[in-house]
Amino acid sequence: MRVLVEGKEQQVAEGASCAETLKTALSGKKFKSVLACRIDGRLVDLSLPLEPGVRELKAVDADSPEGLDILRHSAAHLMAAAVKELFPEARVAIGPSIENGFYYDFDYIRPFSTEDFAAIEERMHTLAAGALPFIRGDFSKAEAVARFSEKKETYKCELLDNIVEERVSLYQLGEFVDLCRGPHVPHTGFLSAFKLLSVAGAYWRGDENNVMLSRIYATAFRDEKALKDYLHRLEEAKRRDHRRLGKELDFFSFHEEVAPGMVFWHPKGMLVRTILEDFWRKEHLRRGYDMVQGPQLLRRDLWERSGHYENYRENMYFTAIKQDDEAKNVEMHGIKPMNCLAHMLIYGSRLRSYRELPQRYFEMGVVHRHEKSGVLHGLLRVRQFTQDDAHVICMPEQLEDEIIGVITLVRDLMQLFGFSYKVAVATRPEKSIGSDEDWERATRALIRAVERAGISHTINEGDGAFYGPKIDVRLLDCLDREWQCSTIQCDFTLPERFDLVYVGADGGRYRPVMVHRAIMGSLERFIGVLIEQYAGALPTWLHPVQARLLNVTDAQLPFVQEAKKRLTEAGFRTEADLRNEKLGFKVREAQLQKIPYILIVGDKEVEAEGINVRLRSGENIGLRSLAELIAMMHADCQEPFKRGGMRYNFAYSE
RNA sequence: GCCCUUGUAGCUCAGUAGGUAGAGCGCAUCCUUGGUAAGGAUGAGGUCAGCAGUUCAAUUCUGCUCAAGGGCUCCA
Repeated sequence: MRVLVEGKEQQVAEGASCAETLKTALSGKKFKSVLACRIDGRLVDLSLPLEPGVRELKAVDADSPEGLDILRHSAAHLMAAAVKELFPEARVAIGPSIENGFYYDFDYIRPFSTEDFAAIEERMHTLAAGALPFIRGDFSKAEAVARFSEKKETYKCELLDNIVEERVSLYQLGEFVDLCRGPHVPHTGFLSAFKLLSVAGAYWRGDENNVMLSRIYATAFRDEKALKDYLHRLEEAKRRDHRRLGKELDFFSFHEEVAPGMVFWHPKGMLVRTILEDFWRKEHLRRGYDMVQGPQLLRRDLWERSGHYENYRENMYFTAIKQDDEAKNVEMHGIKPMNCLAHMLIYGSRLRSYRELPQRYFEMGVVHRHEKSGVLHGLLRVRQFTQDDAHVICMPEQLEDEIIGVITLVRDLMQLFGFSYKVAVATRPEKSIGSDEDWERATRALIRAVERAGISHTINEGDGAFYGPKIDVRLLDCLDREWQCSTIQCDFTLPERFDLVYVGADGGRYRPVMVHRAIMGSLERFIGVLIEQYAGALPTWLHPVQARLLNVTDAQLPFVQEAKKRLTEAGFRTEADLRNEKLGFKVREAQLQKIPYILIVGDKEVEAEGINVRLRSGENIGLRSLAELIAMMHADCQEPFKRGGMRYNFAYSE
């Protein structure tokens, strides 16, 4: 039969193995890195025969994403095989490949620890050196269940229960048999570069009501060099961890003993925050938002009315105030975990006309949520945070345009900072309220808005809130972990619960639609990701210290002080380092603080009435007059805003 | 909340097979006025996370508590 092998049509005998066919098509050297193949697009093992009717055969090598995936999945089997040899009592759960490696979950009398790693890795290397083949076998479900129950692999049996197909494939590696769709590398000789990384507890099937399994995280690459590069990248990522940089740059601290999960902002960090907030408030005014503010404490009955008391109580802080000497008359207030209720009340404070819609209320709202202790993480997950929160209350027919306005703002902000992010539209869940028409209109509005803004997105079917569909945007931190930032949620319940209305053109009363939205999400989290994004070297417009003047000797003191005055008057945040230290030392410190402009003044500069400019890249651009320097710094601040959408407002320039 | 790991000076970390501790950075004082990533000297700093137990003796061994880090679940 004729088969397209690696793009070339060839005569192939029926039943010939993929491996043999590819081997003749590719040079021996190239064939060595082939791990598996594709038959008509389907990923399969190399050992499989070519059945009649096959039209195309392609090699999958270790450099392709699928290849790496197969390599890691095979390594997961190898790890499980090694663990089963060392700890025969351990039962296996699941072991998939993940973004940068793989894991396998085990159930054992004790959890595994990093101290077990050396033994496991050694056994893995022994097995790998033996070039053990991965042997695929097809079985009926009943046969598979029988085999696994004989081995007391209850988790595998449970998995089989949930498989609808009648026939399943099992892979055998030495003594170890695993339920697996495959494909795998031909033998363990392909697996040489792997490393166990960490252990963690993980619930069976991710459900906290289930037993906790012991998960071993590991990674594998095609060769030692790629593995080393990856481990090196991990180290680099740790160097830009915002918690470390936050300390080094003196931006913030935490004092767990008095306020776990709450940020203490130091002067420099607070300055960054303030600049960001100033910029953001102005940007909102420019886009037709109105600023409002509600109280921090609201009486308990309000939270009961909104449903928060019932559904969100365990995450809320409460405060009690004695109204009289008898403690029986105690008034309870809830500290707000979100800002919407105040905004509802502001809208509802008087009757609104359709002419007033949409109303867009914006608030840098400080909220408190008692998150579980295990989830706190630097600035990225805290208990007190500031949302750049807004609620848009509009007529249903205005919804789409409003969403477009919001998603445009998201896009512009992401572009300003060059963030990588993921957008998902979440649709109606099974348990939900609101009419079909409402849901359809809102969901359509969300999807159309994302499309019109030219943002690629995924659809999360059934993942919306019970009160409406939403768009979620997730940012990636330096270790590629995802953090929710922007969220745009349509809400059909709150206008109902709070009986919000507007008077239409016909004099009748109508129910408006509400959109909750936060763009940065939480200022704390956003700044945390910003710090990692720039590895601390914030763009000049946002850096707390834009320029630092360094004198060479005391002789330049008056000149430096005059220059500092002029730069400050020009609107730049400027410091002078006049300490009795060597220039090299002062340059080093300024450099470590990632200060954009390091300005050096010695006798030569005083004489030339200029300043020697060093950039934080290390580049020394030579002598500049003050006027030239100021023009250069202005342009630098404007630069990121040229990408469009946002406008730079020159904080502190007046 | 659950699993693993960790907790020694302000920071980063050594160390003690059980006999109450050390380095570098930082800080203070003095010397040094030095041209682009660390000039020198001296000094101050510790209830070895907390509580209990074993012991003649615990920072070290055991147990518990608290906190942090990595995960799971949850979330902005």
